[in-house]
Amino acid sequence: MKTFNIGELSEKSGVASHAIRFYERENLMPEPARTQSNYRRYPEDAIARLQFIIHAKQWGFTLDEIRELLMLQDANGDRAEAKRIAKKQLEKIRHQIQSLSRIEAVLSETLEECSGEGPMDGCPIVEAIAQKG
Amino acid sequence: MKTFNIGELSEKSGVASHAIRFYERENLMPEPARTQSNYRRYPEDAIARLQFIIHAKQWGFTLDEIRELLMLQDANGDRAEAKRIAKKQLEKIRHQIQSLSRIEAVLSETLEECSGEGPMDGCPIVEAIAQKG
DNA sequence: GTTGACCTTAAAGTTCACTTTAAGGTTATG
DNA sequence: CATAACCTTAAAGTGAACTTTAAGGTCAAC
Repeated sequence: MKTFNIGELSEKSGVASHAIRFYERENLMPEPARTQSNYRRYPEDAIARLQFIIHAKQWGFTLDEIRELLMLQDANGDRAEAKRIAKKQLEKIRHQIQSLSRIEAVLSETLEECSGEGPMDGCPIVEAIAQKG
Repeated sequence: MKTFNIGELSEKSGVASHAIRFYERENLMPEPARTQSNYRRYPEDAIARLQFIIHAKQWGFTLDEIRELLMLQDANGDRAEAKRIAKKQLEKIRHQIQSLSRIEAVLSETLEECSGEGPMDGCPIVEAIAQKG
């Protein structure tokens, strides 16, 4: 079975060595085996675990939430828990989309109103921020 | 003309006194007049300026961007500049909506696939994070 | 005349997710 | 055998946008 130094793992996973050590301190990565000279030695599945972390981050999960998901996996815990976490995340994302969409609508409307010429005094953009909030 | 202490301004604007002093340090709020005892004394339009800041923040502008907008207003600068800043912000928001929508689609699909019952092993949510990224 | 609610400053703390620095020890290459 | 490229730790720094703390001075009410 192949094993890796932290630098090799970093290259294969796309996560900086320092970040890997950080994840270890934060209990997202398990403490790996050590060589005689105290170097960390990782098994192949450490790559998948780091990629899981990367992907979950891209999905907007915080490290706290990712840790929860990983701990569930490690303990082969209850699927209901994972669903609860993911559901909460989906709601968070939908909420964000809604408020961004509202802002998008008002902002694009305002931009159309503003000729982009003349002095700031009376500028529709500034007035929109001041009034419509 | 009415003037206010920082506490009164805080109440009227909904911005904490400490945050108001912070905005002063950060050049978002001008240095106000002082009483004999060195208390800050604000004119009425300080309320509107703070509300402008609050609203711009809700629209996703950073304090740096808000400072730029306020400086343009103070200098009665060029409307084209304000439009440029707002345009950049609109693009940022549209970009955010797009990537959140992509995540929303995959995450809601995944949630439908997951019964929410049984052990973590083989859970569609975990697999989706691990694979689809 | 003292209590309590205000105000002042500078500096340090918060959260998140790392990155950077300092001060070393180890291993691979020429 | 030197030197470069790895590895180790602990601690401090980053950035955004504040908040909290420390150590006071001031003002209104009873």
